[in-house]
Amino acid sequence: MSQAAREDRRQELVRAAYSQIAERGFEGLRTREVAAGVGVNIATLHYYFPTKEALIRGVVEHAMGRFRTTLAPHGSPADQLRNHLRAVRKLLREEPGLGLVLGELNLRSARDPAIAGIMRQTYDAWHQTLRGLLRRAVKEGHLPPEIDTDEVAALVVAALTAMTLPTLSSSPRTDQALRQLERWLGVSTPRAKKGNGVPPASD
Amino acid sequence: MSQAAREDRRQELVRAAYSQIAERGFEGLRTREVAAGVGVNIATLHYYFPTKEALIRGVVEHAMGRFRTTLAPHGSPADQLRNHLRAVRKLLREEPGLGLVLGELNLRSARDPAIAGIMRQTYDAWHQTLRGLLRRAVKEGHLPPEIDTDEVAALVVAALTAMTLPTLSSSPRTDQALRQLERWLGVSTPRAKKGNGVPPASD
DNA sequence: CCGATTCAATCAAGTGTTTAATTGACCGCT
DNA sequence: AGCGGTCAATTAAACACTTGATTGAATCGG
Repeated sequence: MSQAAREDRRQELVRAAYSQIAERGFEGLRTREVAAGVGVNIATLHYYFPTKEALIRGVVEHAMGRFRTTLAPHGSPADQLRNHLRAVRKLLREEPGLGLVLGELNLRSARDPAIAGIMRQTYDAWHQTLRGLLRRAVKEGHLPPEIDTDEVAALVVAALTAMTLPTLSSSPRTDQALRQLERWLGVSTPRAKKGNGVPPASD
Repeated sequence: MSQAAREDRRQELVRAAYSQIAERGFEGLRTREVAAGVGVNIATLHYYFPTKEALIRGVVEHAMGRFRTTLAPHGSPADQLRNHLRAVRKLLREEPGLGLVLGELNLRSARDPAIAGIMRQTYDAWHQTLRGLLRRAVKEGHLPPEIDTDEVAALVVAALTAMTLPTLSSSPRTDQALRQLERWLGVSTPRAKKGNGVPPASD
């Protein structure tokens, strides 16, 4: 049990640090506050995480893990695409702190190779999963074979990532952007459909 | 001259602070370093900017001003759209620090109403300019009339904003995403064209 | 000489991290 | 059962250093 209890406490500390970052940003992350949030002494925190950096690495993994549920392998590729878009949107709306933490991590990755590695890895996996879905959608005839699945996947990742930024996520515009994306991908719910995109070769 | 010299010095300090944020983030912005970067004493900085916050506000305006050149009112709406997409991309590639600073400001806006106001205002103006361009493109028959210009504008803003994040901007994927956007908008350079997107009403 | 600028020195309030000590459960030994 | 010993877990107290901000004297152009 000591092993499990140890892991529990680590989780407690990580979650407290996560909340701190969501509330006050990296700028405002104080080890003392994290310890106080769990109700332990500051030295206890350093007993589990030798440095502040180690604690942050714990937060990175925790935050990334929150996205594991957004890709459910049910239904057709088109269904999976639509469900993924909506699951991410829902997750970010229900847990606004997640977007903030992700944004902070994203920025820090410019200066911290360790975090950059984790982020890069996560984004790569995401991109490839999307590309796989798109390819299968093409194979099933749901998307025209001329599209570059790599580029479309990149656009989807970019649009969803932009949702994590506070200025955009708090505005109804993000929903609009994703709705438009659904239309161009041909996965929007029929009754909500309005225009389907650009006709091929208009000039 | 005293008036102009005074403004010069303020600019020097703001630019130094801007560089600091780009290099070390908000987290690592130190007034001493800013002063040292210009070669003046810390008290001199406080003479021009009473508080650190005042200095940051200066940085916000400076950063936002960098985007004023990306919307040139020449050519057809389609030309302007294409040129805008490419100008933003070019600006962010040539000046990587700008993306970082923008990202930092974006995050800070979640906690700082003053910055949030400026950002919101800037994004709104941007969105509306894009929507205007799209509407004129529709009027000229370059885009089909069924598209929701508001939603497309939102998607463009989201995609370009995502470019400011380090993890994405450093990857060739961002270029891919924007290329795909150009195709769907029907403004991509002909010889670079590959697939044009989703045919209308594929089901 | 005078007001605008600049500076060295200093301050109070934190900052992450470490140290030395305490607690209590668990162990083999008598 | 009683006893010392070990060990993980926790703590109060400080350490060494940094931070934004202030001050009073010095400097310089007009």
